[in-house]
Amino acid sequence: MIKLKGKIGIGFICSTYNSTLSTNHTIILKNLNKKNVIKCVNRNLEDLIKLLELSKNLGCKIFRLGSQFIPFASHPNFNKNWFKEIEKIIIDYLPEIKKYNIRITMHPGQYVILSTDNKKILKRSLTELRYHFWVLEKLEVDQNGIVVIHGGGEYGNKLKAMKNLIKNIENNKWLKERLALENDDKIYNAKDILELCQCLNIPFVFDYFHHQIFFSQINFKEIFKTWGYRIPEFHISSSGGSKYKHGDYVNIKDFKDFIKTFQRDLTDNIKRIDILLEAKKKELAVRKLILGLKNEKYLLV
DNA sequence: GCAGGTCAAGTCTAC
DNA sequence: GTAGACTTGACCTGC
Repeated sequence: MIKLKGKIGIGFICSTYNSTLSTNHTIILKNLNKKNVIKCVNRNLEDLIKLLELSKNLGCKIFRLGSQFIPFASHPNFNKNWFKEIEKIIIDYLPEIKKYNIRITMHPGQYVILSTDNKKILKRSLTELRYHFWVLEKLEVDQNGIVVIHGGGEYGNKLKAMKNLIKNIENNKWLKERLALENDDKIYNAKDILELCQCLNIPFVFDYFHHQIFFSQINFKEIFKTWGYRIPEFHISSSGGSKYKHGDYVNIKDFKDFIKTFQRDLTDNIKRIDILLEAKKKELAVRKLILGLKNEKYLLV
């Protein structure tokens, strides 16, 4: 049995539970102008520093940056020249951000779809992804800074949709620098996503909660292989009442069960695995999990 | 200051 | 044919 000592890094997503700190401060479309965007970016950066500080104090190793970090960055009404000014602002904050040495990743919303054969939807999705890549590049995040999306729609023919997804990624090879795919709870299960990731040679972000809802037979050794030299990122949440809803916290039992599902497939060359808690109570969920694991604290990095 | 209404986008399901 | 869920709150308006 391979020991897990110091292998698991955890983290929370986007904001604090009560949103006093958030990397998702935004505006509504009709207020889209340079002044408002710059104001939002500054606010998001200021809060990002505080969220990294909080993460560090909790012992977290990973943080998900909000997708609205630059509001409407991929919208046609967004003036591309604004990026120059935003870049300057990011550079000002950069030394402080890098100081924490916390892995930063991103997860664009449900409207980013690469399985489509609709040119307009594809174009919009690629623009949105390009913006996410731009942010991570400007934050000087290394290749562990992935951008994870779901498989998208199936349009009544899943095989055709999967082929579309492969074609659209192969036609835009720049995506392979950071793009990762995640299993969902209704359309693309872990087996589907593993096949896609193997075919495309991109990482597979395994979501334990979705896997419980939409189960399929998978081999974790193969999932780890898709990560190559990168640190794997996995997601966990517990049920929050109804079937698909994320809970406030992550149950200790769910966390331990998750570890058990992949523990025997770990190899010595995997030095760390990051697990993002997709729990509504964010940092409180992290704290509760750490407390719950205190007798097995050796698990966490 | 606060409560309630509204908010870019796509897909799928239920009615 | 269309409203609502999904997600995930956060912003804005009107009082």
